[in-house]
Amino acid sequence: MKPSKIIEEMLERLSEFVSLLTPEQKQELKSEVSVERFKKNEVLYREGEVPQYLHCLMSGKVKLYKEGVGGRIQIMRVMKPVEFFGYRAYLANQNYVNNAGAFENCTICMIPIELVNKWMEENNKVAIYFVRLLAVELGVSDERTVNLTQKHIRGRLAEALIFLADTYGMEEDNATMSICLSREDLASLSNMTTSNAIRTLSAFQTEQLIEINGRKIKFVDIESLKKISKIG
Amino acid sequence: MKPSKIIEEMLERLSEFVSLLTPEQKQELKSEVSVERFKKNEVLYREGEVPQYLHCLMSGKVKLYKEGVGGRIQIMRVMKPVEFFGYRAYLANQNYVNNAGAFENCTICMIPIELVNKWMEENNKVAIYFVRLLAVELGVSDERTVNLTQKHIRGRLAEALIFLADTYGMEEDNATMSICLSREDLASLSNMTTSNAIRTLSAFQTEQLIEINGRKIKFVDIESLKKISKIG
DNA sequence: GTGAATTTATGCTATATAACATATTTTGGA
DNA sequence: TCCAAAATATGTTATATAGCATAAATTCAC
Repeated sequence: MKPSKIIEEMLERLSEFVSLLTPEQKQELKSEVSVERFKKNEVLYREGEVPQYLHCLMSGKVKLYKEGVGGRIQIMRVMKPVEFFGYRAYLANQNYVNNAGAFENCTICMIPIELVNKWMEENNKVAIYFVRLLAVELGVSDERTVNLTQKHIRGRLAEALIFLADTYGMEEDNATMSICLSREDLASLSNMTTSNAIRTLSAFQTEQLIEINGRKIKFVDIESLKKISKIG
Repeated sequence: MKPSKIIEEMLERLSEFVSLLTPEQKQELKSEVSVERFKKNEVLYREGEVPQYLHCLMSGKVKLYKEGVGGRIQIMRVMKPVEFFGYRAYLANQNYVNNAGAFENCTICMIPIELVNKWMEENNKVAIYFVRLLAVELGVSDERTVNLTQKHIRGRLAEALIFLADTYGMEEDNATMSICLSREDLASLSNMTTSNAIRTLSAFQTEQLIEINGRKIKFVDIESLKKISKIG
């Protein structure tokens, strides 16, 4: 798709945000935003780098992840279209503390991040928008901490599957997840080793909770999965 | 101390925030703020409740905690004077998702939380202040997630001790932590069972990293502790 | 001050999960 | 199309940590 077309789509699908901007700010957004494409598995930014852009994911799927003890990867968040990301560090006056990578080819609108500061100073609706965004994110993050630390492997994996289904939706059959992750990514999301992700996934299949076909995962008994996810 | 004296102190020690307020807003703050005292171990608010106040801790120590799987408690954050807390839920239009409790007797300035919204709408400096606060908190929370999930028990406990020392400081000897926690609280902070907190603390003492005297903990070899904390 | 309740200490056992090994399947590039 | 590399599958072993039991020490209420 042509960049101009994508920018148009952004303005439309982000109307909740764009409508807060003044006419001048809207004009600035239009003239300063650029469109970039990233290939599957490409890194968008790395921990330690200076944040430059407010990213707006237009198509594709993105993961934000940390490299923890011994380089072990923990996926912190996953992004879907149309969502902002990559703004926290700048708003906290920090360099990035996460890495961002593409699960699949994706298209991203890049908005120079200083504009956000400028807009917040000119227009408190914009500032309040980010207050809400961050406040919600913080709640999610805290919730995630407890889930990852307290639930057992089966609970964590079941939760990850349900979360991915909620986030990215299903295929036409309304049962097969539309996102296909490697077992390794699934493990990084659920805080376990790849072996255990593979093993537990097999167990779920044996128990007729899911059907596996390569990386395609189909829900068979979603209620039981939810129960497993809740109990831990 | 008299409430009026405490409010005066708040205005002073929170000058970074108060200086952002307009004269009218400052007046509103003064006339609407109230002072409450809580006893050691008292609960300030609970998960599920509607947020009513922006809390500003003036004296004492406070924990924010969640009850996770099977009621198991995870301490998410600890507050020290003079810090705001209890605002996230309101800013996200949610009820509280955490509980707040007093480690020790404490004095808290309670500011009706709708004022925050009013001030943010009137004055974008206030909104930007909370943007920064939330952005920093979110970074801390993500970091904490990885530390709690990836580090081993010794690493988590060492980290908790160092964190508490950094937060609440030392006694006059410059080596004894000024906060005294039960082993249970220490465990809830470090995501482990009470037995393991006790055991690991004993091990640290045996290894001459700390000295234990009841709930008093004195650092003997803080460098080694930092190393343990880092390696995990 | 005394007894009951709580907290701390320590040992032993059970269990969840990581780590390792090896085989099989799938994928991607030349 | 074929080969090498990567991903998946599965079994076995090692280990970190939870769980339980019991005793000692401390705290608290009366």
